[in-house]
Order: sequence, then C-alpha cells, then structure tokens
Amino acid sequence: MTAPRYQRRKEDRPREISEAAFEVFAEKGYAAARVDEVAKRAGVSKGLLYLYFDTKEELFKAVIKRVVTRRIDALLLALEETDLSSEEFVRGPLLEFMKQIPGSPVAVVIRLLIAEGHRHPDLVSYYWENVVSRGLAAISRFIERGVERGEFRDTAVTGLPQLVLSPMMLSMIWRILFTTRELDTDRLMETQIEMILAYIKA
Amino acid sequence: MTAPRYQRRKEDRPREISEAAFEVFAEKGYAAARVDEVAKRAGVSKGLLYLYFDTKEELFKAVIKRVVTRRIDALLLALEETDLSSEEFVRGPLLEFMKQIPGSPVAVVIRLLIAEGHRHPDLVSYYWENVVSRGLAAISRFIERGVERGEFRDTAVTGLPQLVLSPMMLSMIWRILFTTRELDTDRLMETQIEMILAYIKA
Amino acid sequence: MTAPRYQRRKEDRPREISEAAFEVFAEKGYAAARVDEVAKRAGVSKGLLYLYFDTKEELFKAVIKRVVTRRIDALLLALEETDLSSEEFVRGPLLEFMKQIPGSPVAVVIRLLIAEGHRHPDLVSYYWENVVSRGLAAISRFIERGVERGEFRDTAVTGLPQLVLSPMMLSMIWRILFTTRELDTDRLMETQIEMILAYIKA
Amino acid sequence: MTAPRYQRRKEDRPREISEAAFEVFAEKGYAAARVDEVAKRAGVSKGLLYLYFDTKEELFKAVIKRVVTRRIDALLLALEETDLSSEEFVRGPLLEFMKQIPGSPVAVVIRLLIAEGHRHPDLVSYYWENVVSRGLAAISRFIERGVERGEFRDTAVTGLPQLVLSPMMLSMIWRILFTTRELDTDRLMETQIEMILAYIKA
DNA sequence: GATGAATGAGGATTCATTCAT
DNA sequence: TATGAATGAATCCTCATTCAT
Repeated sequence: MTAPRYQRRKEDRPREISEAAFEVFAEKGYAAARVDEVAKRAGVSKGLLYLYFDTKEELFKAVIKRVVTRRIDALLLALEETDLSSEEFVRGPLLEFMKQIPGSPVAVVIRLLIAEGHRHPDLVSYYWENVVSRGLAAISRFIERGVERGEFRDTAVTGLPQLVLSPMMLSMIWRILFTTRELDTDRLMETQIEMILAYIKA
Repeated sequence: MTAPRYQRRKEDRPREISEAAFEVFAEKGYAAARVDEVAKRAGVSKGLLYLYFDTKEELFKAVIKRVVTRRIDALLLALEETDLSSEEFVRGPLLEFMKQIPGSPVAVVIRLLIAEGHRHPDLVSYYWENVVSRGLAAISRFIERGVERGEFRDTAVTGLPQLVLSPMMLSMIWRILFTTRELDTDRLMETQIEMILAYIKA
Repeated sequence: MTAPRYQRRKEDRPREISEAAFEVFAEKGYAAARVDEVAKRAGVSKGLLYLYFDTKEELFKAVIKRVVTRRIDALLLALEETDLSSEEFVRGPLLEFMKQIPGSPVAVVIRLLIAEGHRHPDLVSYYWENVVSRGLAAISRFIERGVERGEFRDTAVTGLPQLVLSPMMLSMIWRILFTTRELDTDRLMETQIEMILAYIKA
Repeated sequence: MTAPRYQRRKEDRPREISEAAFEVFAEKGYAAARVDEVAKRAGVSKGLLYLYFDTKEELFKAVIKRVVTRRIDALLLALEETDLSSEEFVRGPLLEFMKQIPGSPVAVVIRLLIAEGHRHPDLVSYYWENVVSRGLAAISRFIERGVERGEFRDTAVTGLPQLVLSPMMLSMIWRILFTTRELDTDRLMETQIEMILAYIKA
C-alpha cells in the first residue's frame, strides 16, 4: 500500500533531478540552494543525486547548459531558412522570439549567470560560445543580407546587433527585479524594432 | 612605535566598514562574502563590525543604499536645471552619464541586486523608489518638455524612457559577464541616442 | 563476442572476492577500503558480494583468516618431522622461512591487525590461537629438544622463543614504514640466529 | 552559577586539543576517530578546534609530532654525555629506556604510523628523520666507541643497531595486539642485551 | 568602545547496505 | 543467482554571531 521505497528509473533520473535543481536554483540562487531540497523536489535521495552529479557545482553547470542550449537552435534555424524579407522577419518571428524570452527559463539562467558567472568562467564561456556569439552573429548576418538586398542602409547598427537585443535585456532584468512594477515590455521591444527599421531602411 | 590605532576618528568607522564591505560583496557576491574578510579589510575587529551593523544582511543593505543614492542626485539636478536644448542635453550630459555607469559601482550594485534581490524585497523597493523611478520620471519629463517646446514629436518613446536606458543596461550586463569579449559600449549608447533622436525629432 | 561471464564457476566466487578484498585492504587499510572497489576488482556486483559476506567487517575477517592460516602449517609440519639437528634446522629452514615473511602477505595482515585489531578482538584471538601461539610453541619445543639432546644449554632463551622472531618482526615493520630506507633485513635475521646459537650452544 | 560558556584560554587550547586528539586517535585510529569526539574531550567546540588545526589530517600530524619528538632527546643527550663504560650504559640507562617504551605513548604513535603511514609519507619522513635515524645513529656511534675503547669486538652488530632494538619493537607490537597474553617483555629485552654483550665483548 | 576567541547550527559529501528487477 | 540503482545515516568542515575580557 505504501509507495515503493525503490523505483529504478535510471533513464529519467538525470532529467528529473536537473529539473528540480533548476527550480531550486531559480528560487534561491546557487549559494542558497540546498542539495537536500533539490533531492526532495526530485523525489529522490541525496545519495542518488550524487550518483548522477559529482558536486553541487556540476549539477549547476548541467542545469544551466540544459536550459540554454535548446531554444537558441530553433531561432537560428528559422533565421537561416526563412523566405521572408528582412523586414518581415524582424517584425514577425524575431520579435516574437524576443518577446517570450524575458518570461522564459532563459531569463532565470541569465540571472544565475550574472550572480555566479564570476566563479564559473567555463560556464560563461559555454554560454558565450553556444548562445550569445551565435545569436549575435546570426542577427548580424541577417542585417548584412538586408543591406546586400538593398532593403537596409549600411549604418552603425550593422556592426552592433546588440542594439536589437538591448530592450530584451532590459526587459529581462526588469522582470527579474521589479516583478510587480508595470512595464509594457512587449511595447518596448516593438518600439525598438520600429525605430531601428526606420533608421536603417533605405 | 605602534601604529596610531586610536587616531582614526570613530565617526568614520561605519563608512570604512561599508566601503570594505562593498569591495568584498563586489568580488564575491553576498553569499560568498565573509564577514571576517570585511572586518579585516576595514581594519577592524569582527566584534566592532557587529556594533555598527546588526547582521550581515543589514550590512549588505546599508552598502547597497550608500552606493546607489549618491550619483543619481547629480544627474537629476542637472536635468532639472539645464539651459541646454533637449537634444543638446541628451547628446551631451545624459550620454556622458550613461557611458560611465557600466564601469561604475552602480553596475556592481545592479549585479548584487539581480543576484540577491529576490530575498531582499525592501532593498529592491528602496532602489526602485530612490533610483529607478526617479530616473525614469526625470527622463520622461525631459522628453515631454522637448515635446512641449516643439523639439520632439510625441511618439511611443515618450512613455518608454527605458528605451533610452536599455543599451546602458545591456552594456552593464555585458561587462559583468563578458569582461574579456569586445563590445564598444560607448558606440552602442551613442547609436541608440542617434536613433532615438532621429525617430522623435519633429 | 562478449566475455564468457557465466563460464566462471560459482564456487570460486568467495575466493575471488576475498582475494580482491585482500588487495584493497592491503593498499588502503580497512577504513579507507571501499566495498565498491573490492567488487569491481573481483569483477562482481556489490550485491553479489553481500550475498557471500554479510558486512564489510565479515569480509575483512574472512580475508585475514584466509591469508594467515596457510603458511604456518608448512613450517610447523617441517619442524615436527625434520631429521636435521637443531642447529642445522635453525640455520636452514627456519631462517629461510623468517626471511620471506617480511615481504609476504603475512606482513600485510600484521599491518592490518595492528591497525584494526583493537576493534576486532575475535580476529586477534583467532590469529593468536592459529598462528602465534602455535608458532611460538613449536619453536619452544624445538629448543627444548635441542636441550634434551645436549645440543643447547638451558638458558633464558628456552622460555622466550620471541627472541628468535624479534628481528623478523622489526624487519616487517621496517618494510611497512620505511620502504625506501635501506636495511639488510636478511643479515639482521642471520646475525640474530648466529648470536642466539653462540649463546645457547653447549 | 552555571559554568561560563566562554573561556578564553588561547595559550592552552592547542595543547588541550592535541592531548584529547591523542587519546581519541589512540583508541580509535585515525579514520574512526571523530572530530566531534576530540572536541568534546577537549571541552571545546568543534569550531574552535578548526581554529587551531586546519583539517583533521593536520591535527593528526601535529599530535604525532608532539608525542614523538620529546622523549628521544633525553636519551640522545644521555648517550652523548655519559661517563659510564659502554657495557654499563647498555645494561643501565639504555635498557631502562627501552623497557619503558612499549607502554608509553610512543607505542601508540608507532601503531598509528603503521596504520596510516601509507597516506602520510611526510609524517613517516618526519618520524624517520627526527626519531629513528637519530636513535639508530646514536646507538651505532656508541657501539663504535666501545670498539675503539677495546671494550667490544667489531662484529656485524656494529652496523646493525636494529638488533639492539628488535625485542623492543616486538614487545611494542605484542602489547598492542595481545594485551592480555603474557609476555615478560622486560626479560626479553634483558636477554637480548645479555646475548649481544656476550657476543661482542672482546 | 574594541577585540578575537569561542560557539554550534547547518550544509555538502561519502559510502555501507538494501532491494526491485 | 546477479545486478546496480537507490537509500540515508554519518562525518568533516564553515561561518555568522556572541560575549568574556
């Protein structure tokens, strides 16, 4: 009648633990997160957790990497394969993508990296190589394509893809810090896109 | 022969401690900062530190508040009293102010707030009330003044002063995370100002 | 294609495990020896190990007993059945036996007993009854026989067979502790025998 | 009325802790000794213990060194300064010294070194340099002096001071392992000395 | 005021042992 | 039999905080 003490589910464990860990790290931050709590939320003993992750730090890294890698790929693929004109793509899929980031786990990861990046340079490098530099490069290539096609002028924006992303970044930080204070983050990003397009359209 | 231990004036102690604390929090983050280390850097005993600050958390809050409050005032004053046209002020003093923020202690405070804000809502409120909302309001008022004077059109930017600040925010995060990776943060902010002005000028 | 897992006969398992365990205990000592490691070296699962040995402690005792019992028997038999004169036997077989002990598994067992004997009085008793007291008694009887035959005088040595063994003991300890420091342990034992014979020969 | 929670006794703490630690290590061995227990016996909190000794291992080393260093010095001094003839000194002070070793803390240290030496090579080196090699050298010099004075013949014993000590070693191990079994360790050492003198006297 | 020795609750990690498969 | 995933008590160590001096 009682729940079985043992449940052999080797396949699922790493994911279960890593999901629970994400929650706890998200709520408490790295230092204040308790391994005990992660294990409890994963429905697993502390010992098992250490069977899959050597240290709390390894667990942290694994969690960060898991969350981060996935959603960037979809965007990059869309960017490469789209048939839309540059302007249509920017107003459509790119804007949509940016709008959903501040409320997504990615924002949590950013917060954790800001807080703990100092002591995990390899994690920051990983994030840089797999997410940031790829994302920026894609946006840059995309703007350049618009320039080549005669859609856009060649302005300072071409070399500064960060301009496209900066309201997304501010929105993320805003939500992290000022959950209760109003800010129409969608409109913020829309306006930036509007402004940039107005600025670079031929 | 011995160092003049008693020469230092008592009234400087809280400031000395709080400066040392700022350094340590900046380097290590809240959780990894050691009270011992703060005391050592301040050149006082741990006991004395606890005479001025009841807990590590109180010390943290005091430090954050101290750093933050000061530099915002200068800007706000300048904003109110300036004789420059709106465009001149934006291109001049405002841009200058923004450029120096990412490398200033304010950036450290932002990092600490992002990392620890969760558990110190009062600190976030304090920061909101004393810094963010005042800063944003000032920028808003300033844009409105431009509109009133006929310098600017009334666009979405009027209600979204965050647009002006978003590249500064991204620059701050960039420096925090990617110290070694190149980004011309000054140019980023200049281009945004350029774009905004092009967008809102009548 | 796969290794012949099931070819190995079941009845060898306890011995295989116990040999692996001896290696690990020898290298690490009791406390630092890991049951995991023993199982891995024996090429079996941890579960199986526990099928044959109830606890780590039982395994330890089994290992100690296994190593110890065997080689003493040969010597005792030789002692009883020899046709050599007492002096010849001492200079020959006995000396040979002692010389090979410090480098043999027996030395490892002694080290383990010295380290852990405290908490395993039954193990010490076992060792005492099966090895030490039998060995000493044999040597004593042998000396007495020499006295009876008129080969030896009746001196304090008769009641102190430990005298014969003490350089062997020192050699063992020496090798355990000071592996790299030189000591001609063979010569040490030879000289002791020489001295003893000179002392007790009629 | 209650005992004061705090007792500032900086001077005495290291010794008190180290004495308590010696007791616990002696009873349990290194691995099974609990830091908690050491602290409790020293009448001190766990935290304080770590104020004086960085790790359990450091504590162990400190304890071993403390016990060992002291008593060897007295003997070496006596050896150098004695006015006695070699034979008188051997029969007198040297024998006395050896007799008291097996029941002294030195025996405990030997046991700990045999058990843990493997993993603390620096400790073994320390012991070798400060105790064993000095002690052996002193005995060697002493025998040589006897030879020079014409008291002793020059035999194999001259180069093997270990012969003098081997019954002491066996006695130590005997007491460690077979506390309850009878062995007249004093007589063992006396007889060895007797034998050696008989063997080397001119 | 000022010190820093002393405290002890709390946390990461290990590992002998169990048991569902 | 045989496996190895799973358990959780036990242990070392840390560090914010206290308080005798």
